[in-house]
Amino acid sequence: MADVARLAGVSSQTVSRVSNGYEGVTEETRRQVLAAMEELGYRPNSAARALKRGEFRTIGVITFGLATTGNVRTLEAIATSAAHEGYAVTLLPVAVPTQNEVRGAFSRLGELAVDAVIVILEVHLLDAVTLSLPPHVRIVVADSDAGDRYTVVDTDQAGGSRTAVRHLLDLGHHTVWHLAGPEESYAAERRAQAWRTELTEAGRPTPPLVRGDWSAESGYTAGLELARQKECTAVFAANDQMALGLLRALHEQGRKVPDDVSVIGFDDIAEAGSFLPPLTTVHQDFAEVGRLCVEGVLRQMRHEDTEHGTTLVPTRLVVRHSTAPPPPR
Amino acid sequence: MADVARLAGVSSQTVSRVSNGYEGVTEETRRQVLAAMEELGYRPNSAARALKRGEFRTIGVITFGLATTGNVRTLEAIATSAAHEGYAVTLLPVAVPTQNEVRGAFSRLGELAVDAVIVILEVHLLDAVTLSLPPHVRIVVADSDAGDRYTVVDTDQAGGSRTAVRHLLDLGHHTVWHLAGPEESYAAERRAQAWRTELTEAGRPTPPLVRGDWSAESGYTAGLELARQKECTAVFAANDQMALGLLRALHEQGRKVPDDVSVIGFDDIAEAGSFLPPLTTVHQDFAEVGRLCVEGVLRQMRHEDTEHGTTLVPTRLVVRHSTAPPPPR
DNA sequence: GGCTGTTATGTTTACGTAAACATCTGATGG
DNA sequence: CCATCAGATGTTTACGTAAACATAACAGCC
Repeated sequence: MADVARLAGVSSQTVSRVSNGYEGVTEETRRQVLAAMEELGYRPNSAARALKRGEFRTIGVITFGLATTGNVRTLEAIATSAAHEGYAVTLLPVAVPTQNEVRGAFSRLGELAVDAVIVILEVHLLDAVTLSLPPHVRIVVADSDAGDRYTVVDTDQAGGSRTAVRHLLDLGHHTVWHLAGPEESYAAERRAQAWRTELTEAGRPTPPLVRGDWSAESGYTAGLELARQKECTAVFAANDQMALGLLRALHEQGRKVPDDVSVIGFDDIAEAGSFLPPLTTVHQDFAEVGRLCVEGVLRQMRHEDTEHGTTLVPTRLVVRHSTAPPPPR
Repeated sequence: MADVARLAGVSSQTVSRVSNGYEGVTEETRRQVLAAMEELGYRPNSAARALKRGEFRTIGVITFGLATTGNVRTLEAIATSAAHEGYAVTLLPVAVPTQNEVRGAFSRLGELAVDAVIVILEVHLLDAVTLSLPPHVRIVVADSDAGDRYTVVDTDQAGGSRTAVRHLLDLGHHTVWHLAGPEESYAAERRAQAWRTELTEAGRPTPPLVRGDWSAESGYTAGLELARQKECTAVFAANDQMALGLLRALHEQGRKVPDDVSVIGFDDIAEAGSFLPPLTTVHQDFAEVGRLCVEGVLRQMRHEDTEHGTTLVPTRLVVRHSTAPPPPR
């Protein structure tokens, strides 16, 4: 900066002013400074800036792996929104989703060049961790509950699930089976609970719940079991990957979709329209979730809003060809 | 830091020594300092550290979206490897893959708190951009060519493709059709070229090339066309998503896989084993690519190696149930 | 016992920037 | 024609850390 100042024949403070787009600089001076910057290839040093300003203009994202579509899509939206606001995004992968690992990530966080954190993680993992957080770091949690302790942004899991179940009931199915995600997952639990509620309110029996682990493979295993239940004509899978495995199992067992069994998924991943048959599913607006997460941390950083609470992003039913009325009995 | 020093009754320099695990500190003193840190909730300020040390311990990753499995898996591996080496990863998403956008990302890079950059991007987008790079920033390019200008880590596209084609020829198919990725993609071009080479070397005719854009939807469209070619008994799709669309199109047109037509993919995404039928495909070791990228930038930063060059990560053929001998004529 | 060398700790300084304050220039108005 | 003021620019300083250098304490040796 001093070199630039010397070359432009001004003080370093003026260089700083130009570099930050400050107003009180003559057009003439500005031009000279910019020319000097160009000639010397000057780049502001972000470490010094961060030190001086007390902020890094960076948001950290803590997440357990990038294996699930939802996390990735949300992350992508966060990165885009953050870039739009002039913030960078730093990734903090947690290898194994245990409390210890999460605690580790959080304590590293203290030393990390980050102004705020977005956590895409089941919140029960956060329970014992909060205390070790540096107090100035703002947090928004995606995909979780605990709106009382944190600012939470989430897809409307319940609404989406109930829409899915209602869609199948409206087609004439007597009841709907559920292929749930893993117990540890809050999203999975919410979807299962909403499925149960919707059936109960409609006065329908609740079949035993079948569990998977989000993977297509687990959907296949569960599907082999479901195919044996002859009275099962409709299945609500808690995500599209498991629905894919389910479709394969049903096909192998000679149960036609949607003629014999209707299948509905959740997420609306890019490939869902290319399944055999194209999958009816609940569309999640991950981009909106990501955007709201960024908005949330920024608002907290500007102290506009210190109140916690949960924001729900609505879902949308996408009807393709994997659902149909039940076969005549 | 001064507060900690005061409380522990030492100088701030000693606090710094403890904080950095320096050796020449009495066990007694160290304990006191650690206790003081704990009591005051001291966290080292990473901006000041970066300013002093002249490095950020952060690697930037420039990528065009997180839509493709390959990018995501590579990114994940990069993040994990980097964390393992004590480095953080900052994401620099490029919204639209034009040279201007990429140039923008690179110039922002100069101001970004980043010691090195890994570019997961078609390199032809980099052509006009290099000059604007701050000279001290180290670069590794994944998924590209240009080993002469950069250090490149890539999957062995050619080897994988030739294995795929040979597998189909070995099964007895007279020739193999190719469903290619978009022209702009270097990986797509390499795969197409290897397909052509392998056929030529085997003395087989080269059917016209069919193009998609990596998406399942484009695979479906292309599949409808391929289904019309009655002499087509084997297709090598340049990625698994397109293979998925292709499977759907063939199914809809009454062409059985693998009895009438064999299909092979590329990538081995997690869901490939759950397609109908389970997809034979070329497995890419994204984790290894990510690891080598990190290793590459770190080596450059330690000045152990200033030479450019390309490292190829081998692939592996995963045979499932979408390939079989051709039907009797 | 004084000299040398080693180890533990303290003091000074600089990293690059921008806020706060100081100064200078020229214009306006009485 | 000078006082006043606004706008442009310069000077000083501090952000938190760690390298470089300085000092103190103490052991070993002739």
